[in-house]
Amino acid sequence: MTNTTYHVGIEATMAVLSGKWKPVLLCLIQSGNNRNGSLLRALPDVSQKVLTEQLRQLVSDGILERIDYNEKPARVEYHVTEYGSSLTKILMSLCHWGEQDIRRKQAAGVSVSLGTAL
Amino acid sequence: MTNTTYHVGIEATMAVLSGKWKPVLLCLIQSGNNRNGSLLRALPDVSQKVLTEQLRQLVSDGILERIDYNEKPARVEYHVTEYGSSLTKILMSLCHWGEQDIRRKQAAGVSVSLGTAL
DNA sequence: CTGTATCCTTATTGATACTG
DNA sequence: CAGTATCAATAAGGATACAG
Repeated sequence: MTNTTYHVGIEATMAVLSGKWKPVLLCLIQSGNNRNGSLLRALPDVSQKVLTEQLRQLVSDGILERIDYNEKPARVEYHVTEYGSSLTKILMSLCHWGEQDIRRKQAAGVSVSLGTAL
Repeated sequence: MTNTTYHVGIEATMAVLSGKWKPVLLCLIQSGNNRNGSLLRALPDVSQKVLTEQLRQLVSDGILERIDYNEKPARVEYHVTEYGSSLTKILMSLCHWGEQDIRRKQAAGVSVSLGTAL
């Protein structure tokens, strides 16, 4: 019953992306890194708890789908849904912008760098 | 000296956009709502403190410029810089995506709506 | 009008241990 | 391997009062 009213459309988008790791997760999953363990290894600073939480929220928002192969040992994969890809396409632009911004800041003497997790 | 290392470009972007109100602020300012008071009125839930903080961070990241007309009573305007517009262009896509997502959720029975602050 | 300065509350995230 | 549960830490934001 708690009606959420936004002022501008982007608030709804940011609600879906809210969470420290969601944008990165989407980029990684989009490029084929789609399992719990390998995501944990790619992002050493995310905790198991938060990883699960944010993946589940993306699933419940229709951006990701969770595929459980019912194997032993457990095997689960996350994939971007067709609907989700309408969002991840834009995220790729943001990714590119970020890369340029890093270069810009480096040129300005700021100490930032970009490792390769992709 | 604290070197920041990102894994994926989008982390740098999200660092620039981090803060509950920054994306909305950019949309509003882009469309001509560029003063402290009118932004406060358009977003009744942002506090003066946070508004100032986030505007200043956007200025220091080169996305906005702050123009002080040195009048009395004080008059200050915020404008998107040319560099910033490379980012706000993408934000407009996110804005549009959010509008569609709201409709999608409404169709699914979720109680969300979009007021008009623009 | 446009902000600063404090203090306080809430939201998010992290660490760790344990289960199917 | 994938995930849950619990507790502790931190970050982020809000309320209020005051200043140029």
